[in-house]
Amino acid sequence: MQISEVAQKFGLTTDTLRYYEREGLIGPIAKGKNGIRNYTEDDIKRIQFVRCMRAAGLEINFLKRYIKLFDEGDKTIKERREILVEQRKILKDKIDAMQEAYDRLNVKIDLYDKNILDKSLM
Amino acid sequence: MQISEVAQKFGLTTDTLRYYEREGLIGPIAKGKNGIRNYTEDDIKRIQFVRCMRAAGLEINFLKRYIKLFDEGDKTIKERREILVEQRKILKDKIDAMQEAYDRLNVKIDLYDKNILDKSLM
DNA sequence: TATTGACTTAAAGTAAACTCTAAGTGATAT
DNA sequence: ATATCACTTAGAGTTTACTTTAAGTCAATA
Repeated sequence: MQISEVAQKFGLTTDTLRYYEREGLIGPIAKGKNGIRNYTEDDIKRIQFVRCMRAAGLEINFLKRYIKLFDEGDKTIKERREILVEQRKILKDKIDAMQEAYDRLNVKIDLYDKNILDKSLM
Repeated sequence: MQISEVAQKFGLTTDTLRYYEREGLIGPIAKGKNGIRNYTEDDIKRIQFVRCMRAAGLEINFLKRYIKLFDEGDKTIKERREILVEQRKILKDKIDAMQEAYDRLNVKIDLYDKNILDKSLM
């Protein structure tokens, strides 16, 4: 699969895909003799994982660290589990904060709908 | 209330509070004759609102726009409602993406706990 | 053959949201 | 009185995650 197809598939730009590769989040992607990247099914799976985590706001640096540990093999299993748990906590807290704001927006929109706005911003 | 107390109360720095004020998200905060800011209860409420929205990832620019419309009075009610609905949608999509990543992390951590990791990253 | 389009690289540029620096004022504690 | 501390300003610097630019290669089509 060529870079533009992959980009389209995930709603990324080709620039972003090359950037992820430069940063070591994916690949290195094998290239044909013309120097053009050819993405394998495994590459695609990796991108999907990275996309899911990035869409959730996990940092590039975390992903780099995790992937590096992964490549170091079984001796890093314990550490990998720990950083996953740490990220899960961060994610949970963010979801909670967003849920709170979401609820608050709902209440506010409701006030707009019922024409019972007060003078305060919120 | 002085700036450092307010900063402490919300877990912000004084720089951030002054930055928010510069950007028009809060205040202008009244100052004593020594030039020092004195935050009122209304100021605090506004900061709480901004904090909640920022913690959820809503952009400074959106908040600026909303607050500007608010200050323009009743004639902007319709537009204000619209942008709230728009932000609620954005927030909902983000929560969903984060929930997906959260679930995925849970599954992965479970595999680590059960010692049934495979070779794939995820 | 010429141009079009997709690809390549390294490196500079951008946007958002702070964060820090430098230089200064004024009240209070030693 | 002198030092310390909290505050003030304008403006420069930082971080993260891309995004754009410049310069070029290669294959296919008009």
